[in-house]
Amino acid sequence: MLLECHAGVMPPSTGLRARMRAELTAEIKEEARRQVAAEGASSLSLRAVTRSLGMASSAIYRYFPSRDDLLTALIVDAYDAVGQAAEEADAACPPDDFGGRWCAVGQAVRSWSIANPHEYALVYGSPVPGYRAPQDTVGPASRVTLAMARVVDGAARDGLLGNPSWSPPLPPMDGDALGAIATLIDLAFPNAPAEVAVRAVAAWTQLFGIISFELFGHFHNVIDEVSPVFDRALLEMGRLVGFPPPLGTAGRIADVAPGASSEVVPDGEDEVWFLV
Amino acid sequence: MLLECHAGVMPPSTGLRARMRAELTAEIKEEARRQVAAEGASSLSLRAVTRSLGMASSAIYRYFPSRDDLLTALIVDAYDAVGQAAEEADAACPPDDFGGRWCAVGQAVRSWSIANPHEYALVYGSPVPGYRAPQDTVGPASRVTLAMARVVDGAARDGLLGNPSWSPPLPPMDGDALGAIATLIDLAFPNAPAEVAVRAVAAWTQLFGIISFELFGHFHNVIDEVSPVFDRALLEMGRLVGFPPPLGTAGRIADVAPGASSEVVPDGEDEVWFLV
DNA sequence: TCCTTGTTGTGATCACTGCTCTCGTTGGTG
DNA sequence: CACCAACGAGAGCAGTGATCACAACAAGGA
Repeated sequence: MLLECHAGVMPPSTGLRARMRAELTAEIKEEARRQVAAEGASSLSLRAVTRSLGMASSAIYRYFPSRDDLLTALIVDAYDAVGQAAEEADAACPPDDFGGRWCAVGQAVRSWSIANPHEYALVYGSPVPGYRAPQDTVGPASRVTLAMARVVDGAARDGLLGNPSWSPPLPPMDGDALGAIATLIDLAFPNAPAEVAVRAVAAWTQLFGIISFELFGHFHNVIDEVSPVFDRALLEMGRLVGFPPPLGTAGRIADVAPGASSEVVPDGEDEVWFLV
Repeated sequence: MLLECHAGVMPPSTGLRARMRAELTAEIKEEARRQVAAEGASSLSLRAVTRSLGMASSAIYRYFPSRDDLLTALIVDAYDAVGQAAEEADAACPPDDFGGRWCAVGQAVRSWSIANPHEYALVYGSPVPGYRAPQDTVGPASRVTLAMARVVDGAARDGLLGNPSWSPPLPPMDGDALGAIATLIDLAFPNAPAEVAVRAVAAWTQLFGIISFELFGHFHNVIDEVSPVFDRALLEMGRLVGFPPPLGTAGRIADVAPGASSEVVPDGEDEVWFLV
């Protein structure tokens, strides 16, 4: 199988040939990424890549056995990039500021997506290669999800989550629902109750839903500046999951003037949420 | 501009030729839709369409001046289909059961999406034709959004919404945020306060976020049965928007057993939410 | 050192695509 | 009837992904 050539079963020796191969593979991916960033995945052309690198059009098949394999490599890199952005944003927060970590991860994902819209579309838009994600994408794909899950599960482990006391009751989940998310809880939320895991999934998919709407033009001529809407949605969803309010950079008490707002004055709740 | 040919500037007479033209246009779209449903939009081939219809490959350009125009026509049809599904589900509910209407619309959208995954991807995945949606798609695209907005705005008009009394305070939205959604409120939520409009956007994008994750394989090997998760997320988001609980088909009182659940027992709230 | 082996780059080639052009044919209209 | 615009068919162009045989060459063992 030719795929093994670039998938790790390389000759163990670090000879001249192996180094040249690694270098050219990187150059091909770099040029392909440039084309995807410029024109989108659907107009990525292997021949154009080889032209830019000054090689014969058939030579590229020594490195990537098909166009889909090259795209898969780009997908893996994109997953890794967004995962790294999320992890770094998380690591920059105080570990016990779970609300702040949630917002930081969400905003890091959105920032990366806006900076790399075509790579976002490659990964979270319609799957371009034959509808079936290769196995080697699941690891990098899990990275960003696990970054979020660590925040939720950490808060749950510390007893800061659970059903928010202000929330009216939903019925307990039945057996079907519990079974449906059993492996999810096993993999990502071992310390969280099932209801929290479902809210986390809702919040997480909400994040990608609003980013997709923004990047794919569904807000065109309707919401011109998405940032404040996104920030507030991120806070609302974090609150739904049950996070304590984020500390914020300055830790300032919110300048809430309930009378001037259209919000209903809360009944005897002293916990105050405010924008970061 | 050739686009006028199929865009309405047809000879006013309803002669034999015009009827043939309309018939063939419909046949082309039907065959193209069949191909998209089978293989996805990226592998839609004009020549394959013409082959299936037994015509010369060049003849199709008399009806659609380019591949993108054919795809745009399919996009318009898909928008109309999902919009119609949402409207019909809404119309089947009692007009004052806003919680039930919200859930019905959401489930209708998901059902249509699962039944037509490639058409969903065509519309809500990465935009395939050159990143810029033609103007004639915005009308059909608004249809499903307005169906949802009517539910939210109707509930707000009847005074059933607003900030839920159980919700801890978020600060009022500042000028930037209010300006960002001014046109949105104008177009879709004239009777709703800004905070409700933002929650509606969050809930709406959450719906498409979870559907996209399901259809595009991001739940693969993590959540095998999405239905119960989706149903519960729909309820949670409807509650976040502020809808009263859905009446349900039987109107039965929920068989809630708080002790057996991992939910925290609510403090003195008598309103009960339950699954439809 | 030589010789075998496996990897690499090249050009030709195939099947296919979107799209354009020309050239007869035909339906609708004056 | 005569004219014209719309139509269908076919050839052709430029471009694509992919395969093949062939030549050049590095790597490693005898």
